[in-house]
Amino acid sequence: MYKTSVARATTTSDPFNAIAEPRRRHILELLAGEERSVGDIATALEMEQPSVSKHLQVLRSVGLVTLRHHGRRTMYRTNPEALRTIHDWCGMFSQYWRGQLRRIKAHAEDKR
Amino acid sequence: MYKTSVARATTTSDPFNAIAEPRRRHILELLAGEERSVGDIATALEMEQPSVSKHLQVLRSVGLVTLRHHGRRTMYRTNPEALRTIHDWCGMFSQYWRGQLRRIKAHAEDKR
DNA sequence: CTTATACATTCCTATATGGGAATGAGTCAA
DNA sequence: TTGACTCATTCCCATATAGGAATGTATAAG
Repeated sequence: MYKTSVARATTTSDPFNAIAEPRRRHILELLAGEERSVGDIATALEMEQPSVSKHLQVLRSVGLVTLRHHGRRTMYRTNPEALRTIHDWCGMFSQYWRGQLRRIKAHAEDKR
Repeated sequence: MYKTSVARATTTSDPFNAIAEPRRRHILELLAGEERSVGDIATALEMEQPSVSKHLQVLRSVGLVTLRHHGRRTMYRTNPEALRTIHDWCGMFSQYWRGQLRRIKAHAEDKR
């Protein structure tokens, strides 16, 4: 007999989770600095349109992309500011990897 | 009638997915610059030991942490170098957010 | 008004996986 | 050897979610 479990936490409201999906990273890469329509993205990445729309919704819900309606088309662009959250978080560790590089370098020089 | 689906791709072999889980980020934060045992982590973060072990396995599988056996204990430490992958990926967009800041600043100055 | 275009949304299925509980495995002390 | 510790692993369940198919909705064109 097993008791109830809680399963994993809801995460689609967190940029870290949003970029965990490779497809979504591809979309962001494609959109980097260039506004594009949904159909454009689908064609460029060889994905089904509904799939693209759904990924864009996830990205939008965490603020990673913004949209603009233009006639029948919906133009998306990245909101790179939202990526700073993640960039800065990783940056927390940069002091350590820099320290590591120093140690590696020092070690290499000791051997000479 | 619905055809077979493929579900989401396996991701636990990708640092982006590894840090998508809040608990795993907490572990990494705790380990930042400080080696710790599994029990230590569990106590500090108020998690069950098996849960910590499993998260550590995920982090280890993508190279985000390394371990060292010391008697009965297993000491873990971060491998911050692995975070550079993510940091660099976000960095791809930094030119855009810097551009955005310039635009915002310019716009603010125009209004004065 | 009718039709085509461009997206968004919904329904369904299959899969990945986090947590809980129990158990296995290795190490140290007496 | 026995028992206590420290982790890792396994089994199970419940949930989140990606993809496929079909459908809904809004806009533009004829």
